[in-house]
Amino acid sequence: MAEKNLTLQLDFHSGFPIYTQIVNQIQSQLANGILKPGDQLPTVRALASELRVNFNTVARAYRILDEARIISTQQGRGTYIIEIPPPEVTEKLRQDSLSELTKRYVGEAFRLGFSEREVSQMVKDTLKSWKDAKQVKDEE
Amino acid sequence: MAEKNLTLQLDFHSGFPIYTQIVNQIQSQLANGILKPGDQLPTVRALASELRVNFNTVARAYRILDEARIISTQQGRGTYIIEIPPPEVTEKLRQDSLSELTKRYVGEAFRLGFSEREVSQMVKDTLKSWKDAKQVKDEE
DNA sequence: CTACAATACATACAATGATACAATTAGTAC
DNA sequence: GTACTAATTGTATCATTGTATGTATTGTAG
Repeated sequence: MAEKNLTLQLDFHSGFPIYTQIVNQIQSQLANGILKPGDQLPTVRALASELRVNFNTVARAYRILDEARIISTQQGRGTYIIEIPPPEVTEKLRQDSLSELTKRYVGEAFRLGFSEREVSQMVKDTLKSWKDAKQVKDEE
Repeated sequence: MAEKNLTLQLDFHSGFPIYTQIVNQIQSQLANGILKPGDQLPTVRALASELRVNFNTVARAYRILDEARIISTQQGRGTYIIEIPPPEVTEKLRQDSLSELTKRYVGEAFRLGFSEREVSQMVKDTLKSWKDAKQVKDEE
């Protein structure tokens, strides 16, 4: 499961952007079981070389897939199909997962000796600064 | 003497560099007494093996901590928590560690698609129920 | 034609990994 | 104890991988 050859077929005259074609075909191959969770995708440069396009174009496709939680790109390491492909989770499962995540966080914070007040305040501050940071670079 | 197992939790798709996560978590554990002055940290290779990362990544984290006068790295000997931690930075370390922990939590929650409101509410609820319920479970 | 947006590319950068090296320690033979 | 060798530890350097930012090209509306 080292390296998938990822035979993609690009059509340069179809009118569809290359990065879109890459995105769609990877999604398709995942849906059809050609790609499986945990599989490592070619590096942006390797795939770009094979497809005869600029590696930034591949990187753009990977970035879209990453934001869609389909793959996980890790600088300096590589790109992988995400382990737990996000299925259609129900709202209950959604809440449960947040609850679990929060319990782990609060438990860890208390284990480290922080007070309820400290935790509460830090969450508030972090949420605020996170939102501020997002507003700067978000344009969607 | 004191050989710490150093249970660190890395998140490879959090967006935060691995070496930064290592730095922050060691700071955190020192600030909260899990690590103590004089303690020997795992070798760069041992910790790297446990975390499934390259040992240079651990070395980079150690180097940063060394430059911050938090640990002492000695070629051929090992790395140790510095004997006399500057007291004026203790509280800062504590705050930094909570900040880092919180950032990881919030980042993960957002990555899973939860809103600021949901996160805020869940933290509030979790803190409340935590206080209400006596912890029956022992320390882990 | 001009203006604008989208796309693809070029370049510099940051994070991680691989490899060879230097310093120290621990044995081991004498 | 000394001298030698091997193992262990951190260090230095470069390669590999993805990221960030700017630029050129293309298509299209006005």
